[in-house]
Amino acid sequence: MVMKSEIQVFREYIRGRRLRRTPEREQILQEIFEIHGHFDVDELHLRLRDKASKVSKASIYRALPLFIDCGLVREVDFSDGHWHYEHIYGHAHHSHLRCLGCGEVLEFVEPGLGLLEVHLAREYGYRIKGHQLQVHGLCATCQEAE
Amino acid sequence: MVMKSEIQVFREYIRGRRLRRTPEREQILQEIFEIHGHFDVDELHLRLRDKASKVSKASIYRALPLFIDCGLVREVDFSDGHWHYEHIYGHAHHSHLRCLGCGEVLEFVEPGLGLLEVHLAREYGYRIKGHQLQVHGLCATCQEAE
DNA sequence: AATGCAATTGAGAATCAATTACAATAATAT
DNA sequence: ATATTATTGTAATTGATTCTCAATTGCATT
Repeated sequence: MVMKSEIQVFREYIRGRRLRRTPEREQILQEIFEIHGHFDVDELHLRLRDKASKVSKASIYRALPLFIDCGLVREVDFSDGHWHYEHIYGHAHHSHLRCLGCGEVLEFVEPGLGLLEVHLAREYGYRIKGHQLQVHGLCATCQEAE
Repeated sequence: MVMKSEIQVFREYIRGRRLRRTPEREQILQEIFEIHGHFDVDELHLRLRDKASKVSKASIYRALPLFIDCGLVREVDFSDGHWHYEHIYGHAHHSHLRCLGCGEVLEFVEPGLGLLEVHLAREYGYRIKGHQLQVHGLCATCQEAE
């Protein structure tokens, strides 16, 4: 079975909620899925600018919660004062290892967390929606530079 | 062997860096250790107000990085637009399970993460400083209310 | 105890990401 | 086609955090 494209997922979401399909939203979504890795609003806005798209930042801010709500995008916390995002559709859920010195971000998969979610659900009666794990430290280079 | 009090830890930190011991910083620190659970800057400021302390928000913002730096306090991310904190001295490192509906926050300990840190250090050559794990979902009550 | 230096403070201004009001536009249903 | 109403861009606003600056104060040294 072939996976639905992210645009398809989004259109179904839109239709199911009496929202409207607009070129702006689809441009934003498409751009997000062309970005390899993480991004923030500014970056995304600039990339769209470069492609002659006139989408405003406000529209980006307004579209992101929709993408998040339909499971295409995820907020990522790098503890640097503003939000970062990444597309997650079709990706294994992963965590981030970030260097406090240079800001490098590595991704890794920790399979044990799925089981943890099951345990938590059982123990506390929660319906788990997801999790975020960030590990931070110093990369080899930044250790030397100390 | 008796554990040093948080004030002692802080004083040593201060002395070691040629910083100054001030009543404001110690009031803030004391208040933080009287708070059971998480807090944000506003809350902390109000609590100090109530005790006739005139510490300003600016000083709180300036003191928090010091407490974090000497391992007494930790930032907690609830993804709600501003920072939360908690004191951690003498506490087992724990993670948070947060209800997206009512905001309830439960704490739990996941021992597997210590091992994970060791693996990451070995695999990527990082010196790990710490991690943050948040799990989110709906508590039993909020599931019904849906 | 008095002095000098530099760290620290409070108040308010500045910054910056994110949200919102508003008038114009455009997507869907009829 | 038309009416309805969601969505847009612009600019103003909000709210958390940081910064500036003059006044204060901790601490080392007389």
